Amino acid sequence: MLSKKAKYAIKALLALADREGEEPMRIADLAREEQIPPKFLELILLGLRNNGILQSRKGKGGGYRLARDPADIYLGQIVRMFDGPLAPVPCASQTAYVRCADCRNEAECGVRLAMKEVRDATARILDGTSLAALHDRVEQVTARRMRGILSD
Amino acid sequence: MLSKKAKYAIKALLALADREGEEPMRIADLAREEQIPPKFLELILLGLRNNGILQSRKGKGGGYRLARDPADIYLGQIVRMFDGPLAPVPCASQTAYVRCADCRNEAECGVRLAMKEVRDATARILDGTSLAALHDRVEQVTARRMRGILSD
DNA sequence: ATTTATCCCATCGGATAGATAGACTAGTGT
DNA sequence: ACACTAGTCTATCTATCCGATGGGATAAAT
Repeated sequence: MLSKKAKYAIKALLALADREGEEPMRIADLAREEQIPPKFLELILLGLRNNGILQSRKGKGGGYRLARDPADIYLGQIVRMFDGPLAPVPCASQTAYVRCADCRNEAECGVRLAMKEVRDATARILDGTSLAALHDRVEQVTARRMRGILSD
Repeated sequence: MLSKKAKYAIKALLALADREGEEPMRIADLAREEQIPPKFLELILLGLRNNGILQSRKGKGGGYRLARDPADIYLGQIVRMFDGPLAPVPCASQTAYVRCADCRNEAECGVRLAMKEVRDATARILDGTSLAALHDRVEQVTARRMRGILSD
């Protein structure tokens, strides 16, 4: 399960990617636009800032903006940051391997075998999808829908 | 994250697949062999039984055995049974779709787009791997290791 | 009838997720 | 310098769920 934190984080980042180059965005506005509890979002944005994903400015005209090129921000990093390793089971994790207490010989563990496949597939997707790429895909859907409406 | 329940279930099923055709296996023995808390395992096996995966017999000589061909038991079913839908987010689930409360237009949701990919990849693996297939893979690893030891 | 083993109820501690409050700090514009 | 604005930080709270256990009811075999 993706936590709400990770989910809100991605939503917020997509919104910020949409505003690249513009004025920084305030927590309150972002919260309203994305339907996220403001105080909760605050916590999330702070986390993203402390991990170098976001930049912040205090005082009037302040708010948050992306700290780097959205093409260099990958979903894998965001998800791991809030939800920990991608692997369904610690012993199948690449970035945070932990041995199972119950497990006679790991090499012959069927659970691990299967879950390693799941973790690899997940990592391939999330570490292969940048914020920019995802944003583009959303834009394409939007554009297609707009054309659909216009031709009605 | 895979729950302990699902993990233990798969381990137990693999052990039972290894004993196909033989006498039914008792909870206590299975628990000892797979290093699972007996009472907890009891709960899990009961669940598997109530879902038609296992057969049970009470009294002396009783225990559990597979209710169907391990080639017809898929990991996807087991995981869903204990941990719910595979999708990281309810709105990306195929078998248990639920709309997100916060979500203006679902078709343009980046989170959903990305998570649908993850769910599809996961489903492809788990619904594509039967207990028999997994058991075979484990056997192959074991055989390879045995040969390694013999040739030492 | 006694033994054996599953069935099924009820419960429990601890961890975690989601969320909120409030006081503090540091910028901005005037 | 001052007041305002908006992010920073810590603390706390509640509900839910996970992992696990205990104890009695039920059914099968001898």
